[in-house]
Amino acid sequence: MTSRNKRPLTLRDVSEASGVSEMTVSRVLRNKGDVSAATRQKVQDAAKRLGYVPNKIAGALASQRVNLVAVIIPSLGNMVFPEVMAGISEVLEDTVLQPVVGVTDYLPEKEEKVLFEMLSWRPSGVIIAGLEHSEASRAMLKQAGIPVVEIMDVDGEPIDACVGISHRRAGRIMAEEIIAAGYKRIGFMGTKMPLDHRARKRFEGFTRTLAQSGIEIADQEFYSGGSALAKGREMTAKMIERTPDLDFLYFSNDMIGAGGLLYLLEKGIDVPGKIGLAAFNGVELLDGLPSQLATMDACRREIGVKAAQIIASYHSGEDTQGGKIVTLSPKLAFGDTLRRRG
Amino acid sequence: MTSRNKRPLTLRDVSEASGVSEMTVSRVLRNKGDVSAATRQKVQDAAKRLGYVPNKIAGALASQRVNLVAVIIPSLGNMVFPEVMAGISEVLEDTVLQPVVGVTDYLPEKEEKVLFEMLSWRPSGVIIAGLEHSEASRAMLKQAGIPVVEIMDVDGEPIDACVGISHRRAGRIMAEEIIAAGYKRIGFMGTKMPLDHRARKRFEGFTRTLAQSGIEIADQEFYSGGSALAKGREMTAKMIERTPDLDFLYFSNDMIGAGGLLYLLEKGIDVPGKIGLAAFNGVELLDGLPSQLATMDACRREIGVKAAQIIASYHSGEDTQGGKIVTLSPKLAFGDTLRRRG
DNA sequence: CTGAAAGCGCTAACAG
DNA sequence: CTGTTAGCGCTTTCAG
Repeated sequence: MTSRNKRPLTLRDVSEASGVSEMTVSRVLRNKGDVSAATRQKVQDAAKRLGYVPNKIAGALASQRVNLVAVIIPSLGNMVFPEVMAGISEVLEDTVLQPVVGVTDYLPEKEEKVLFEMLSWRPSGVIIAGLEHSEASRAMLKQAGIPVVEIMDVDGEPIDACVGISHRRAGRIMAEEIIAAGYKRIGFMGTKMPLDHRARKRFEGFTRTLAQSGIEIADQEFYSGGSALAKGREMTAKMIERTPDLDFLYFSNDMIGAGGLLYLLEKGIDVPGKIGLAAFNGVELLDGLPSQLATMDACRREIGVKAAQIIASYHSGEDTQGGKIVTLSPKLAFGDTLRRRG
Repeated sequence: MTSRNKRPLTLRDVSEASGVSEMTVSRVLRNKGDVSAATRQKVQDAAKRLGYVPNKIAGALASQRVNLVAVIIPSLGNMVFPEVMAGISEVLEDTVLQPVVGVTDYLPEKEEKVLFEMLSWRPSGVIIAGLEHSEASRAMLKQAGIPVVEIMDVDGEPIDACVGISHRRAGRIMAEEIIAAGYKRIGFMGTKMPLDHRARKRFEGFTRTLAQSGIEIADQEFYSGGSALAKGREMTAKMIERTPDLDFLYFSNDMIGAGGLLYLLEKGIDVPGKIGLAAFNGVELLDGLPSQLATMDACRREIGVKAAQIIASYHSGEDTQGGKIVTLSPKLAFGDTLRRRG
């Protein structure tokens, strides 16, 4: 086994091993300033031979520069945030910046704790999901003196910059299409997550728009935990038994929507003839289903890209003003489960 | 917007604001050493009022202690690593340690880079997926002087500690069951991923065992990119057309397996009568499918838990020896798609 | 219980 | 091109 408990090597060790001053060693290792090819070689050899790994802690303290970007998200479990992460990584890979992820589990207290921990490492920027944060969290973010990009949602007051979609509008658009297609008896299924503000806003936009056409949600059901696919299946079964005259089901996420779709298909129920379906998110998974679920793309990757670009451009000295708000437009995919308007 | 470009507060600011020495402020903020209730209060008030966030960089440099655990995994995209992460977080949450994730995309060069970056922050431990690493990576890990736990796999030579399952054995067990159930014409589908060593080992264990019974893979197909569910569907369609006498399909992961299952069900093909199916991983998703795919659980959460426990117990002073190897046993679930032996 | 001094390992800013 | 001198903001250690 490896011997735990060894003193890590320092610049000084490399300096002694190569017979070059610490300062010059530092220059070589950072590719900073002019160093003769000969010394450069000596230093690199020594560093490699010893297996020297620079101490970023000391470096960061001395230079007052930390090339880390804090990314704070509610969960890694549902495929939406990994896609945002992919967008972030993609753009940060071309810079010196590195993302560091913190997970909040949709808990404000945990968000506060994670944020505090991350800020105490003095990152160069923060990308954080949502616009709803505790007072303490907002205060920390304001105090931090670094660019802050709130992502996913634009319905609210950003602290600094903001990239996302309007979930209220997403809910509204979906409702409009459903109404336009002539559906009238609509059931809703979603998560039992009072703290998922984006799901809540979609629901609000949805119900409000229905109400304007005099339609009210005919039935609804909420779940928590477990396999979303299985839950979608169960909830759908329960709901169409309880309220047999439903002609449309709106799901708050694609996974439960897929479960519902599979169930209806299995029962031989005519979709979208007898009953229409729609969900939200546009997860890639859906491509493999027997029929295409209507859904709305939340622009996840793009959100990650834009957010990272804001941080990167600030870091590189451009865009010193901040406060930018980027509103993306989710795209509606009718798929096979939502009739076109008319 | 928030004013970017502010000097962050220091201990000294809190010290001045509270009229207490820096040292005592530090003691209060870390809950270390005895401080009178009165001064404690003064300090806490000042810190809160100013919105002071301690600088961990300086703290870590001074104390030579960093409560970070580097977790290095190939990808966040397939649900297996988020589950490992959940296990890790669960146990680290009861300690002062914090996980920090790095993603390698199954690329050895990227692994090397990520590892170097993370080690340069001098973490208290490393949890890294797989037993295959570049020479440079192995050297760094050995030099680091901290506990290293390689996870997921136990077929190989660990650097230090190791927690996982034997993928060769997993492949063998599956092959044995398939043979015992009387299947003879077996097709294989998997990822086109020469660098996914665990998938490769399962395949090796699988084919080797079949060979011992004089059976050879009758057809095989590999994919990369795209929606795994859709790919499973496509590959299955293609394969049963190309090799119509297949009586079993073994998929290297559950997502493509689910795609295959949905396809066969849709075509009205008798599963497992005419054709049996099995996959690998036991993702929760499968619960919602119309019929249960035979699969093998990779003990992901448990792997995360055990790995984190090893790091934590070393950090807290117990278990100073290292080199522990924990072999977990994957559980076979027959589901509805694999006949029992006999 | 509280404070003063001395670094942690590195880099900015100057000198040569 | 190379070296020297001061810290970065905190904690350790040792005195009160």
